[in-house]
Amino acid sequence: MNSENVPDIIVSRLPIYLRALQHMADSGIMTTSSQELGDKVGISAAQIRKDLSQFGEFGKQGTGYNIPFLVDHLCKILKVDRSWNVVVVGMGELGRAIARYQGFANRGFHVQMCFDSDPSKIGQSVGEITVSDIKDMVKEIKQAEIKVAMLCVPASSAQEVTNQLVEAGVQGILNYAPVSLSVPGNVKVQYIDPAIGLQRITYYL
Amino acid sequence: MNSENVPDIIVSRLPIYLRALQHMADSGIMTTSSQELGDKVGISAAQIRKDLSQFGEFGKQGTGYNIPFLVDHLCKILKVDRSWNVVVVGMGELGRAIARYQGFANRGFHVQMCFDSDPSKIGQSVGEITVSDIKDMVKEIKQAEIKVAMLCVPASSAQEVTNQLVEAGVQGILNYAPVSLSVPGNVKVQYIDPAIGLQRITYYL
DNA sequence: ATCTGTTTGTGTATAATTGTACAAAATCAA
DNA sequence: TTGATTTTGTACAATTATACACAAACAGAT
Repeated sequence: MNSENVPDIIVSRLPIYLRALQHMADSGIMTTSSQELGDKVGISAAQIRKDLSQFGEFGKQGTGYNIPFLVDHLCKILKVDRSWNVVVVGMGELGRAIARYQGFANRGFHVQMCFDSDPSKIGQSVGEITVSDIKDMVKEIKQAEIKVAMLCVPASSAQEVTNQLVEAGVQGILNYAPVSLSVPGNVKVQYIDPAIGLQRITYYL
Repeated sequence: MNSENVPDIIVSRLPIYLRALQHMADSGIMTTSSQELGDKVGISAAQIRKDLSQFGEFGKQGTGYNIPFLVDHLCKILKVDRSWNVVVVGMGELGRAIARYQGFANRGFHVQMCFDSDPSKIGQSVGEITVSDIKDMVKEIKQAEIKVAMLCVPASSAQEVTNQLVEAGVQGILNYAPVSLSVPGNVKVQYIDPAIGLQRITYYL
């Protein structure tokens, strides 16, 4: 598995392949081809073959790919062959929905802690978790050695909270706050801003 | 404004510029440079200049860009110089949070209708809106001439609902369901799957 | 055993994207 | 007015990503 220095754009497609393959596996399909998978995800067959070939030879000529085998390898490559504990910061409407979202468990993630600064929210229950005071966040994240956070605070405090997360040792942030974050090079940020998604759509209308 | 056939990748960056510029405008800053904006959003100055030059000459040598002027033009380019009515389909935890999200109003979007198929949810209030029966969806969307939808239904029904949205004349879909959608060429889909965001992070850990 | 059809992995060609560098335009200070 | 400084817009170069095409491998039928 020669996975050194694979371009971001290839890595960003792997979870899409994985998701489609897991759907197929759930329907009991055992085998697929780059053509079939490509049709499902809207990516050319050649692209998929070349992407996968970055990490090894997973297919067989004439037959295609064994789905459970490929799912297994993609999980390893994406490091979701284990469960990651994550924290959610910011218990507004969106943060609470994210914290209770059922779609994480079977895809490698487990919401372990939630934080907010609002005294009226601290101590409340969100799903099975009790909301903690953000004052204790750095300490608790360090102690639990959590590496991934979802950021659902308002834009105005997002950078400040990000700095604390980095201080606590967090290396990946899924950012729902509508603002670009500044982080050290060893920290990875993914952005989810619904309004930006919509604006990317309206351009074409 | 020679905006014919601008690459997707450039269009996808414009909302990021717009968001940062609006933040600056809110803090009362009137002028910026490609360098300063680039530092804020983590994109090179040359890239920003080249992106903007696709649509006209908005800057002035020696001075940079007038922020309100540029915000105005970007809003026009992205067609958010008006307000778009949107629908939310699927009133689960996530759908309800999205429907009530306060961050749309000042960025060009207004949630107008919500739909679900669950009888226990139909008729309920979500924010200021009453949840409608998905059976009436095609008719109501057609009537109101709504072009943009946010899809928050389970993966298992996402394609079926998508087909109905397309039939109703929807041309843009922000898809929160964890599945790739198949749509005609004139319909634009943007994907928001939190688990995929996280998997793009864990690869690097 | 041979033939037919399928599908991978990859070398090569093409296309798209980003980076570099600089002339031209503008500001500002003296 | 002049000269120093800033910053844009863009030509050109370098890099990166995608598409094409095909030999090699395999399965299945006869």
